[in-house]
Formats: sequence, structure tokens, C-alpha cells
Amino acid sequence: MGAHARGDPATKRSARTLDDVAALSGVSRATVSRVINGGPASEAMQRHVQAVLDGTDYRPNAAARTLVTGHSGVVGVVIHLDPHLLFGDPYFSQLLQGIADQLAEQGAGMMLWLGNRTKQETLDHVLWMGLLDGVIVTANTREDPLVDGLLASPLPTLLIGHRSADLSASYVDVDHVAAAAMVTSHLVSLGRRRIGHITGRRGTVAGEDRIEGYRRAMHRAGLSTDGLMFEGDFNKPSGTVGTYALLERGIDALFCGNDAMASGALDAIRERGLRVPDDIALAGFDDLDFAAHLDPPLTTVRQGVREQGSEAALALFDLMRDPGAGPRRVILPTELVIRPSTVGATQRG
Amino acid sequence: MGAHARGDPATKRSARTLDDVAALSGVSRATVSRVINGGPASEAMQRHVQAVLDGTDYRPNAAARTLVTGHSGVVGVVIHLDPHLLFGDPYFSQLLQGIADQLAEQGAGMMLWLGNRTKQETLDHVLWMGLLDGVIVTANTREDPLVDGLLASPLPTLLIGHRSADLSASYVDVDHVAAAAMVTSHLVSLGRRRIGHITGRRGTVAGEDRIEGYRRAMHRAGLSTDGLMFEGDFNKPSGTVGTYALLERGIDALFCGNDAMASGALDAIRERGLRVPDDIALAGFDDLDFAAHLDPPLTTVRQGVREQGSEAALALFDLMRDPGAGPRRVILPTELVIRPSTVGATQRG
DNA sequence: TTGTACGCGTTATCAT
DNA sequence: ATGATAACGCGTACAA
Repeated sequence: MGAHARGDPATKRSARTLDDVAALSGVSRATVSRVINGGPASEAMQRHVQAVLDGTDYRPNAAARTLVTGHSGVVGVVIHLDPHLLFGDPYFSQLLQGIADQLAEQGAGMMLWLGNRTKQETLDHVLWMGLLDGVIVTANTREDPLVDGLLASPLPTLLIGHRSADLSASYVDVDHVAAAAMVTSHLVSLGRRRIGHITGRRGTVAGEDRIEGYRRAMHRAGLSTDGLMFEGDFNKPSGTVGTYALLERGIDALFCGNDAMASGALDAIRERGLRVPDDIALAGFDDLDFAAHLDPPLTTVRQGVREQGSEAALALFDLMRDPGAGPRRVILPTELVIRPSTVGATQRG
Repeated sequence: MGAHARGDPATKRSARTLDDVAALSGVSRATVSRVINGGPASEAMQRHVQAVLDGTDYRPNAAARTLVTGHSGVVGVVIHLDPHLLFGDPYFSQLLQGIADQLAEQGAGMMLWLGNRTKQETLDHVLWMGLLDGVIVTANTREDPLVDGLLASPLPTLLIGHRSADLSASYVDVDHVAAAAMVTSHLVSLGRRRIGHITGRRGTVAGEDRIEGYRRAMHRAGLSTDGLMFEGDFNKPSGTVGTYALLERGIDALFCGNDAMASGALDAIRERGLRVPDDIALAGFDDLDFAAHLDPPLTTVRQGVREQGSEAALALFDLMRDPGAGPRRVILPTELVIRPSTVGATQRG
């Protein structure tokens, strides 16, 4: 019942420290360290020590290693969001997957902070926890003391999304304005004239940039946006509510700030007995998995959320490797994915 | 452009180590350490050092602290699941929220591993990363080398869910068998006789335990289960497919292994032109947020997923505090939530 | 109450 | 190529 190596297939000799292994192999601890870390060592010595190593349950002490090298191999990830927003939106799960994937690939650990606390508390916590080599943080609102604090700290910081003020910051983002303009122009090109827009949450960069893109495209086409916008919050219900409102004012197309709201819009449109795309052409943003399986499949903007995550991790590693080389800025491409919700294929086969 | 304390509201004096602070306050570093950690120190000294401390940007070095104390204040969380299963299922997001919440509450950090790697790789990684005070891992399949490895390691380990073989392990779980029997009995009590069951993924504890509960309740009621079971996988599509299959064989009620599959079942039932609950009484398991908003709202089993997460964190802390006191076993209560999908209220208002 | 000094386990610098 | 030995920054027994 003791805490011995019960369950080990081959019973390994216990060696807690480098000195233990050194004693077991009859060499100095420095040599063992070199064998482990690939320092200069003769072929014979390599094999000898490695053999001993394999016969023990030795694991390097991460704290000691971190103390002397100055880096831990751990990066922080901060996704500060109201819990119900966080798990309601597949976007963040995918983002997390992308980050986790790439970090694992690089052999790095990941410390995670979700939005359960105030931003100030979270900031203190992250900074206090020291031992981080760098941090990835989602920057989705215009005002964000958490992001400010991280950027002001000595910690290498990489933003996912960015505010226009983040001039000297490193970030990964997509061009929301251009992408939104692209969708809107697509609707225009289909001959639609009264194109509504259900916006994302006020104060978010993505939400407001997409509004800007919508506005520009409409203006470019010589179309008015008066009374055609409804303030949503990125959640499905607001898509439904907003659609009822906009239908009253007469629209022939609708661009929703994200897929979730487009899904809600679809419910409202169907409930009113209207057809998509015949009566209303509908488009979303994100291309989440379900978008292709809606009825009809949804035209939307694909932004490779997962890729954003892994690119962020990659860029952070680059930043950590050479912090002096200036900020890393990555703008990922977006893609207009045209599906029957706008192009009007017949409903089914 | 230097890495100075630019951006600090009040420009703090830089103090990287305890010695720096000691020099600044004219005392020994031991005294500063005591003030920080609440050791014996005079009132006057407390105030004096604290004042100096507040005037600096000093932060304790986590690695050094960990090295000497032997604990890091960081716990690992391992949720090993196929990515598409992970983010398709709100269950895990909520679980993670519950865990993260409680860990933050306790001032602990959280290192996260998701299922991007093989279990062996993940195991090595977690163990290699040392410096963990304990680990929480989801145990949802019958065979799991990852869980086995963690349990065999010296790391305090807490399971969420458990296999019957995990006798000496600490875990938080619900009684799936009893809960599934409860739902099934509810359907029986409504006069239903041909009650179908769409199971969870084969090999999962939750899936097989719920089958067992269903079987027992049916047997107790003297009902046969022949041809009434369909093997699902916890995902919505399998609910739809399974429902079509079971409808062919004639059922008047359906118990799905989770809410996601029940949602898929609803689509199939509606598509066949049948009514819920009039023609088919429908029940799920989990009581995820959307269950109450289905049409009709879904009868299901609430299992406080979030609570499971926070209870797991709590139990782990308890285990770490006194590892000798034997395994901690927490069985959380479940609750049958009866809604119109079984009790047959009129469709709306 | 406060200061001195040692040890935590590792890597890195220096001789050899 | 290998072995002593000095850091790394902190907590804490022990001495004062």
C-alpha cells in the first residue's frame, strides 16, 4: 500500500535527483546533466548514462531547472469572457484547441485562465504566477485593462485580435472590415438592395469592425443603411429578436455579425413563413461547423479559428526567441464561403 | 523603447529579488520574506517593509519558491478527448469552468492538457512537467492508460467519473445507473411500454452505466428491451439516426443517453410527423442549457456539471493537504427534471 | 524579533 | 571529454 513504484511494468530503481543518478552510474552529476540535455559527451558515456537513466524513474525537477535557466517552457493563455458567453460560443473552444495543439507540438505547457474573476484579479494572478515564458490573450473589447496590464508587463505577450491602439503589440487577427465588406458586396451583387445587419456586441472590436465593413460596402454601392441595423450581442437569441425587428422595416437580405445570430435569424424568418434565400438572402460570419448543416446551408466568412490559435502560439514562440525584433503582426486570410442561403439553390436535391 | 516600467501609473522602483528589497529597506532578506509570507515580525517592521514593497515592482520568483517549498500552487487538468468530441459537447466546457472557477478561488494555477496527443504522450508530458501539486483527470472510458499512469504516479490524482476498477482512487462522480433507472421509471409511470434507448458511446462508463440503469428499470417493470436499443455515440447525429431506426420497430417513448442525442431525436421525430410527447415521450440526460429551450422543453437528468468540476477541485485540495487519509469519493446527487417532452403539456401557452 | 547561513536540484563556468 | 564548483532566488532552522 506504500507509495512505491507499484504498477510500473519493469520495477525501476528510484532516483529523485541528478546526484542519485550520478551515484548509480559512477560519474559526476554534471555529466548526467549533459547527457540529458545533449551537451558534449562521448558516445560511450552517452550510452552508459542513458542505460542507467532508463533503469530509473528519474525525472528532472522543473522548478530547479527553471530557476537556473530562466525559462519554464510554460506559456499562459488568458481567455477572459463571461462564462456563459465562453461556452456558448464554439469559437473559443476551437481557438483553445488550436493553441493547445500547437503548444503541445512545441513541447510547451499551457496555463489557462478563464473569465471567472475580474480583469484586475486575473492580471495579478497571471503576473504573480511568474514562471511563465509568455502569454497569449484574447483582445476582443475596445477597453481592456487586462490586455493593457499584460502589454505593460515584461512578459512577452501575444494578442488574438487587436485594438487599433495596440500599435507596438504583437497580434494575430483577421481583417474584419474587409471581410464584412466582402459579404455585403456579395449580397449587393445578387441584386439585393435593402440589406440589414445584426451587429455583434457593442464594444467588441470584431463587432464594430464588421459594422464598418458593412457600412463601407453599402456606401460604395450607393445604398442606404438607415434603419437597417440592429444591435445584437453575438448570441443566437439576439439574432432572432433582431430579425423580427428588421423584417418589420422591410429587408431583402440580412448579414449577421456571426453564425450563431444567423442561426437565430433563420428561426425567425422561417417562423414568419418566409423563404431563404428567395425572400431573404442570409449570411453569417465565422463558418462554424454547424453553418454548413443549417437548412439551407449558410453563406458565411471562414476565418480558420483553429489556425488563429496555432498561429498565435507560433508567433509567440518567435517573439520569445527574439523579443528585440519588434512586434509580430499576423493577419490571417478570410474566405467567403457561398452556400444556398444566398445563391438560391433549390431547397433539397 | 527600453523594457523599463513604461506604462506603470506610479513609477515603481525596480526590485527583482528579495535581496533588492532587503537592501532598499535596510533589513535582512529573511525579514522581508517573513513579512511577505506572514512569518513572525513586529508591527512596525510589517508596516515598514510593506511600504517599501508597495513602492517596488517586486514579484517573488515562483521557481525558487517551488524549489524550496516543494509545492507550486499549480494543478494539472487533463481532459483527453477527440477534439471534435470535446468542443461539440458543452459538458466539458462547463466542467472546465467549474474546475477553473474553484482553482481560481483557491488561488491555484491550472495547467491544461487537451486530447491532442496520444495518451502515452500526454502522460509523459504531464509527469515530465513536474512542479504540479496534483492533477484532475476525466475518466470516461473503461480502458485508459492515461488514468492508470496518473494513478500509479506519486502525483495526487482526482478522477472525474470512475471505472469500477478504481477502488483505491479518489473521484467525483454521479450514480449513472440510478439516474438512468429513475428516468426510465418515470417513462414507465406514464404508461409507456415500448421504451427505446439510444446509448452513449461504447466503452464509456457513463454510456454503459446508463444502459444498465435503463435495463434494470425495464426489468423491474416487467418490460422487454428486445430490439429497443440503438448504439449511439453521444453526438446529435447519432440521435437522429438511432431514432429513425427505433421508430421502425415501434416505440412509444425514448430515453437518450444525453441531451445532444435527444435533440437529434427530436429532429427525426418531427420529420416523421409525430408529436412529442403524445406519440413519443422523450427524455435526455445532462440538462444542458439548451434542453429547457427545445420545443418542447426536454425532460432530462440534471447533474450539475459545473458543480462536479468545483467539487473535484475541492476534493483534490483536500487530498493534497492530507494524502494519507485514504481516497476521497464524492457522489453528487442527480435530479430528474420533468418537462413537457414527457408530461404532455399543450405545445405552447 | 531579527539576522546568518544552509539547502532545495539544476545548469553553466571553469579547470583539468 | 569530464569533474569540481559557483550561481539561480527563496524559505527556514538556528543563533543572536
